[in-house]
Amino acid sequence: MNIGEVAKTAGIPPKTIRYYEEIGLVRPARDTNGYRVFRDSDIHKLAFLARSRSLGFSIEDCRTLLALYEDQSRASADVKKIAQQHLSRIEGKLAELTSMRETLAHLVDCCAGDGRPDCPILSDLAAGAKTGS
Amino acid sequence: MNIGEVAKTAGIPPKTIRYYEEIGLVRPARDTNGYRVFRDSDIHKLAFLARSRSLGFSIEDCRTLLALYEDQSRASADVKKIAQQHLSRIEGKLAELTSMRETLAHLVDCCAGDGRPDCPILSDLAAGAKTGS
DNA sequence: CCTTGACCTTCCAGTGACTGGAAGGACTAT
DNA sequence: ATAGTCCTTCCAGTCACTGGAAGGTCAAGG
Repeated sequence: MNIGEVAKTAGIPPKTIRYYEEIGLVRPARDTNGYRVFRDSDIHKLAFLARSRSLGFSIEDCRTLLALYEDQSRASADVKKIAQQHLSRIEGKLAELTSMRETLAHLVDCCAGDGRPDCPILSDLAAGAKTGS
Repeated sequence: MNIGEVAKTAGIPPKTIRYYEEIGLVRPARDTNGYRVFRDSDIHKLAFLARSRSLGFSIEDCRTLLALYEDQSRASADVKKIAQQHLSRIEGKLAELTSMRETLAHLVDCCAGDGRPDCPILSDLAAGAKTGS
């Protein structure tokens, strides 16, 4: 399979696939004309990467997960640890974003949004985090 | 005030303050020795930026908000619009992260996390998004 | 007066994970 | 032969910093 078809199959843009090759996540063979040739195992890897990335794992996490996936003598504890750490990061981000949303929703709610210059949003930004929630 | 003291006051690293100057967010004066000299208005601006950034506004949003803040004839509607758009982006991210968390929490829960190689997390990543929630 | 150390300056490079575009070769269909 | 689509490589840009090198400045102590 050529890169274009793989891109459609795996749901990853050709550019991204080339980038994954550049950083050593996949190693497709080459045809005599220089075109990349993707075998089933490559396509499988790319699907694995697509799914991992969609769950928010970093590229380095993906690299490790892929290595564990291919290591028949892995310990599931190693996989679980990575997933748990990632889950913690996500929960941290969620907490941060939730706090932002609360503050912003409150501010947006308080703002008349008309032609007058008075604006509680700007007042908050200028005053600091006094009326946070 | 020199940059170091300003950094402590505004809670922004000196490097970041220099970067803000480079992209035109602040324009501190200069002493004869070449050192930046920050006046109250500069420090006020930096505090405004720190607060805006902490609410997740992009630098370009911050630039616009700062301009509105300094424009006495602004319409609060313009400010509100930016805040609302930002709120929408945050809600989008929250939805995405919440979905990731659900999937990951489920997978982590299903994984024994012991010395055996069998791992539902890897199975999910390899199989695609079948057992999402 | 000299040194030490903390501060300041500029400039360059790297981060993460792509993404866009240019320049040029290869393949397919007409 | 030609048009159009695919492929290749390489370089640059994104966002908001952050780290580090090389060197100037300042205040305190000997």
